[in-house]
Amino acid sequence: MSDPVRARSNGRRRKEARPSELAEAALGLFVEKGYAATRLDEVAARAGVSKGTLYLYFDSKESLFKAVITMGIDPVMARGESMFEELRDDPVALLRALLAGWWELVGATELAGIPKLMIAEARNFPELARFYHEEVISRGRALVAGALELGIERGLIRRVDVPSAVQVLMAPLLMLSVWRTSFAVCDADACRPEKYLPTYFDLILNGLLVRPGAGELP
Amino acid sequence: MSDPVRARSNGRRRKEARPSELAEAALGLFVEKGYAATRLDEVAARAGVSKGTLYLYFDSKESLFKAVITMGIDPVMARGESMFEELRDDPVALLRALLAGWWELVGATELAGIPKLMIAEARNFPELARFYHEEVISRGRALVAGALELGIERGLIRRVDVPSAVQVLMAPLLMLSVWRTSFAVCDADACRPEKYLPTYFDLILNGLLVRPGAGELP
DNA sequence: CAATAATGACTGACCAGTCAGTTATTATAG
DNA sequence: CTATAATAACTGACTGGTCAGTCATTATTG
Repeated sequence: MSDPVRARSNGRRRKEARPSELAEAALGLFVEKGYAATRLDEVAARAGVSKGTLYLYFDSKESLFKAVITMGIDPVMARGESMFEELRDDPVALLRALLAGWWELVGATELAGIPKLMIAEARNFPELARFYHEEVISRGRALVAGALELGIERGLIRRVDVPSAVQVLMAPLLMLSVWRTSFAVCDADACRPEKYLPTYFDLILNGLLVRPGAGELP
Repeated sequence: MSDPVRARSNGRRRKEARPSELAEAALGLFVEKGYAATRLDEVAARAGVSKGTLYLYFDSKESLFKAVITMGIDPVMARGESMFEELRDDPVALLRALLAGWWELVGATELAGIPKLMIAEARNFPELARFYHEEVISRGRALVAGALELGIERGLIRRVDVPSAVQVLMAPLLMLSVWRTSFAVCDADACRPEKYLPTYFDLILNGLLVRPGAGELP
């Protein structure tokens, strides 16, 4: 086949670009309206093609959905894993970098809709949920857990229960990205990361960092 | 009319009980499959009646949805507001009581599905989202914010940005209840409140309680 | 003029909402 | 205490619209 990587950007034939254009359009609509309520005609229209074209690149609505979820996972994971190696001698900075990096690479991008979408549809697509759990959630948690464990080893972080602490730590970030894709319209104030993130890091770190007179509950 | 409040419990005619039975069945299915993917035939079947009966009590699928969301709000709010009055002289205990109370009254009950449902459908039902935001979210936040402010006034809680701290504090609880209604099957470990909640309170409080040598980030 | 890309009218299944009819309960009459 | 009428609760077959998925046709390109 003659050079398939040409992608003339303004010509009509854009075989190479179509799948990701369609997946991006689908992500937006799935996040906005939900999987079941999204019309494939609308997805195609948003991507500037007809429904027939969509079926040239995806077998079914379900396979489009799977592509939407799968897309963009690898670069994020790779970035996290490289951070881990770079910062393993400063576990607290590593932890901050992982959480802030998640926000930059996911929370602040188009990908932020994926958590909401996956949460909404996990029970309708159990196999996909299992895939996502193994390839994204578990791997992400392992990174944060690793940072906590390094910090605990070196006496920088208090001896917390690591698995549940990881969840507690991720929850505010996930929730913020979920919120921005749902209640943003009637609750714009709640969706200001520049206000939320510093408070988040402050609360989280001052609970995690080992300090002399850490008190118990009254 | 002769006594309409009789409600023979096992006879076939149960006019009084039907709406809540239907709403409960609908909540379960909406949370499980999503609003759009839920069939009214299925809701009716789960409530042990036919679809025709459902339409005796609700005008439309949408009004059923609204009833599902509205149901059970008032008792929860009332409980929160009474807690506030009872415990206003011990703000830290008040904060714990509000958060733990939310878990007991919402997180650990059928109502736990409502956050997920509202998040998934907020953009499809903007008026309902606004209602929910005003009547539930804002009022709930006001309670937690009040507890924080009392604690700050009395020097028991650090001077954090209250609005964003409230969100950060609620996020792990909301996330846990959302998780239990979505990824529970493939991630049962993550859904153990007996493990998660103590870690949550530990992390949260040790970040909030004023302590002598509270350090800044490195 | 191939070969490949794209189209949009079409179809068959599905489902929200309706309504004429059925069954149970209560009231009234004989 | 039947028999009959009146009412209230409920049913499920039906309809009209919607939408995922198909395919014969048209457009574009080399």
